[in-house]
Amino acid sequence: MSGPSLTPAAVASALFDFSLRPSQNQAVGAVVAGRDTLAVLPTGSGKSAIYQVAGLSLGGLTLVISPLIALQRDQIRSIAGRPYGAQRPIEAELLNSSQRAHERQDTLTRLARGDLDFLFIGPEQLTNPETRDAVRAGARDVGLFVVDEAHLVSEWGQEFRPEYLRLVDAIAELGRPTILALTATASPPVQADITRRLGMQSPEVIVADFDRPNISLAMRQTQPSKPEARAVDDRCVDVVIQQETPALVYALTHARCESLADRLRLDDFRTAPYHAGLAAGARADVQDRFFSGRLDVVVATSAFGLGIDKPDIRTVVHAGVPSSIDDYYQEIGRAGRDGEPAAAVLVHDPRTIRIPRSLAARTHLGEETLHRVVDAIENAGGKVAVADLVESSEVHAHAVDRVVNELSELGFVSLAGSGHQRVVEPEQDLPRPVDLTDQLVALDQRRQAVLSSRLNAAREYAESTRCRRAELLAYFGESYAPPCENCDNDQFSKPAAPSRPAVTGGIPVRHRLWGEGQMLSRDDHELLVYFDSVGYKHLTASTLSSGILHRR
DNA sequence: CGGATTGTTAATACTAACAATCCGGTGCCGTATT
Repeated sequence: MSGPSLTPAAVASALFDFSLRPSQNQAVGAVVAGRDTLAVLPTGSGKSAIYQVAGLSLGGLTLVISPLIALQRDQIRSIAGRPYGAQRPIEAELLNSSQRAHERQDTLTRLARGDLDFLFIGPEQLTNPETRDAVRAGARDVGLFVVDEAHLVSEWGQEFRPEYLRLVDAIAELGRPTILALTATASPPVQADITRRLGMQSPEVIVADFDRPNISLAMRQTQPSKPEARAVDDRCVDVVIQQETPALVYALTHARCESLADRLRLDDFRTAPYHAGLAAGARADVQDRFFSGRLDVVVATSAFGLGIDKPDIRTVVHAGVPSSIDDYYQEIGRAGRDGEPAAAVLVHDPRTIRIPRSLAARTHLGEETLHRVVDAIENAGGKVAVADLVESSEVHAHAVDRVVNELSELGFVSLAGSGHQRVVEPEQDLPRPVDLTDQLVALDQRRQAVLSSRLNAAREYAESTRCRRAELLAYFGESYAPPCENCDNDQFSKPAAPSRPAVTGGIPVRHRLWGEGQMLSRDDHELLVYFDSVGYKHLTASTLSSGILHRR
């Protein structure tokens, strides 16, 4: 509801009894000035304050895309009904499938009337025609479109929750309000992916310092003579015994969560497993007990993540290398939120790599599938519904969706409508089916190459003998002068001059073979570069001097 | 499905080739049951 607009400073002082930090102010200022903004700020730095202040300053509806229903509820709780200044209380609602029909109807009515300041929804809601219409009806004044946990656009959009890739359509349909994307962790390539996939225009990108100096970093190897599962469990138990609790152990599979939790219980730790295979009630119970200090250790898959904000986690252990350094950094970042010393220990066994590898391989689209969908589009000879393509190609709906998304990404088709009524419209000068399929195959290969380079980077981190902090920060495009004196590899090294170079971000470069990329870090000997075509590559410094790699 | 791990066999004291076995994450939606 567009009341008299207040200045951001007035809104902030009315809402909070503290003033915003510089990075928060910078983000609010950019948004209020109408700039699309990506803010990469550590958890606990008050990302929600940014959209709250910016949204109320702009007036109108602030639409917040939030990935989990639990998260939406938390966000509502922190804001709804709060009075601010002389204004009426803040009106905030959510919409999702867990609501009763009348609750939902009530919210839709208020939404269409333009009574809401904030609406929290998952990306899938925007494919529901009813919801979409109601938002659009009230959208005369959508002031701000917020994407929370925006790294998921890049990470989950590809196939897990493809509606993240369709947010760009919803934004256009809503008359293109200012976009604010928020996340705690995004490396420069992921930042670029987010701004591109959301269709942000000359975005303001605000990136805070990634370093978390209070978290010590270490790797512990397993005993190769033992079978894999046994070797990993044994070493993890050692580590948990040595480190302080509360501790969070990340395992790669449900089975490992269960077996590790059993082992730790034998050592008298109050322990519970946590993964998506457990009933919702059991999961909530584990969370409650961990938060209230009645559990020492939770052994979880990546399901235990978003929305976990327990300040005093002293130790995060990884039972095997995860899919990427992005995931790893996100997960160890849950340690030591209170600023007190904390430890991140990676238990490494090369054999566990098969698990993230097999998960990455599953995203591969077979050539046969690509052929069939392309042929079905060709045979339709014009506009065709996705549902019809599923029928005529005899390919699984999920796979058809992905192929169609990729064709749209390559610019060969445009997509209209939403959900099951989505319609594919081929462009005028469509290449021959064979060439189309070739391009899809090439895109698929690029994606596989990038995924495997992400996994390799995580493995290289595990096996690195250099300062771990410098290695991690290099991956996020931040240069750091080692040693940090707070990682296992630095234990015996001598302190260097305390120089602390500024954040570098990614420098645009081009390689003779691999094309465009971003240089993330460089020292006298080595460069780390991310290429769109092949992912992460370590290069010797001479590639730069010889001209094989040059700045764009 | 695919690839690594683990077990079996054959020939003979330590290894190699081959076969059998194992195993995989994250949540929304909407509708049908009790």
